[in-house]
Amino acid sequence: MAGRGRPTGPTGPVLTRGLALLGAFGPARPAMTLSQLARHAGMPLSTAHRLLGELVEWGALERDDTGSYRIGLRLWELGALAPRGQGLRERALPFLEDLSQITRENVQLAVREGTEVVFVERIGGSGAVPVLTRVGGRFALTATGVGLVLLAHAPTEVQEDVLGGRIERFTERTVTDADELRRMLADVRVNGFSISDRQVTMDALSVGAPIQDERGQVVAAVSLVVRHGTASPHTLTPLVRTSARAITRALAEGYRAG
Amino acid sequence: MAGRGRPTGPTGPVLTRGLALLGAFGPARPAMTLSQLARHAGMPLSTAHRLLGELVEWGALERDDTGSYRIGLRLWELGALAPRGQGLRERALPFLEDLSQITRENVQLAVREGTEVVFVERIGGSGAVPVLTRVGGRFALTATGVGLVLLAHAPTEVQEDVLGGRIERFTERTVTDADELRRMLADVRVNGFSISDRQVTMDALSVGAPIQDERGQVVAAVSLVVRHGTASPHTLTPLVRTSARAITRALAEGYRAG
DNA sequence: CAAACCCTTCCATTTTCCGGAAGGCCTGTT
DNA sequence: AACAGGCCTTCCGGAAAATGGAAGGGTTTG
Repeated sequence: MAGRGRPTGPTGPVLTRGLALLGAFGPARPAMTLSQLARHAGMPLSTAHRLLGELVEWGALERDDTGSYRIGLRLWELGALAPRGQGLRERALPFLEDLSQITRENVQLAVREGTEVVFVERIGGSGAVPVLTRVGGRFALTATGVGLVLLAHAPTEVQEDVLGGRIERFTERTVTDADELRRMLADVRVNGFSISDRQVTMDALSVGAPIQDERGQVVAAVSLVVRHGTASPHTLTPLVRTSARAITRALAEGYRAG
Repeated sequence: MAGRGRPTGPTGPVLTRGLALLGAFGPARPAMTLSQLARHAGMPLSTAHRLLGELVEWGALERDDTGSYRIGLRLWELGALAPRGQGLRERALPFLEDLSQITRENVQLAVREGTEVVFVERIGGSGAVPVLTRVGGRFALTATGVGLVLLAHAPTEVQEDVLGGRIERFTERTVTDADELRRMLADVRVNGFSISDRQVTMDALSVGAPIQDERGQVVAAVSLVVRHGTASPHTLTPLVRTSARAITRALAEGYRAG
């Protein structure tokens, strides 16, 4: 019995380590074995084993018949309570469907988390231009239509954080100059909509508009993504703005009701 | 400085206490203040404060502008990875919509967790009979159509656990006799469908059928809920069974595809 | 302006956590 | 049939992280 009771190095808060195990899951890895989880979360097998036991006990994770761990129902139930996730999605969905029906183009709904866009819903027109994004996916704030809207209305601190850092380039037309972006963001605030012309892929153009809460704060953004050259932004802008305002109104209803 | 360094009583695993904070959230309480959370999770304010800080840091929770805590986007993203939650829901949805279109009745999709049914999707016919259930909601295994299917194919241990315990009564027709339930479950296994006739409410009848995984294990159940007296179970049964088999097939496709 | 909330921070004690090692169970190989 | 390699599970004494009353600051209420 030499292995027991030896000095242990500093580790960190347990709760954080437990969350690190949850964070190892992702679209690419929806199920993992103990060893995989321990590796991804960067902790010894025995530690991971103990913490996973607690997570399973509570229902955050489940084990399938092969012993692999996967996300449990309890976490799904909890996730459905996220106001900026499922809540927003449910309220906005009818309007997004209308917009999709009318235009036959891609419709996107997104919120900002930190310095990233998180896509909450995406409706793809059948013949519409393919887009890079996925529901639950994240993207840079500086390139997409929704991103520009959300960045334009983000706290100054966040804006400077994004503009001061490295600005990712996706195409030859991606705007990576901080001052030019600053001008674009000012335009977005003045005009009430954003345009991302071939900044993400060379065949796509997107038009975004802000969704506000009952206090006028911008909490989300909608966008239409069309093939570059097929439609003038001028015809799209009113549609997107109208949709955004309708959703804003629907959210306000929700606040009053409950 | 008398308050510091006093003996602390036994508490329990930190991770479990952190999860208890998450567990305090629910449909009835989607947002809470620090004090509310501490009360519901049964821990001192300062302890709750520290743990909540870690949860917010990681993105499991967010604070709104009033300082209240609510479920964060990160948890929504994670929840969407639950194979038995969002995964099942997405694959089954087209079939459920077909069933709903054809019958104009309530369609339900559910899985078992422990000794309860968890509803994963519910499509309500516009003029259909009102049902007690909610997506994400839980219910006894012994009363509903889906519940009877899931219980009939649950491990013996679970069945005995349920039948040996107190069996909840909802109406005068709720079956609460363990032996009668055992006979009903045997019928469900032989026939491949279940019937719950006015066992939940006096105006509803539901017909359930099992959904299997690629290995033949029953992993979920579908049901139609109709107003009692409006339709004969005999006409509903083939519809529900066909739908269940179609979903079973769709799941198998998914397994093969990856 | 005091009382009643709420939230946040502090830190000495003690509780929980830590994780290498050992052992069990498979599957595939020699 | 013995072995090697892969998983998972359990053990427990020392060490690090967790604990929670009290104190202090902020805001709303009467």
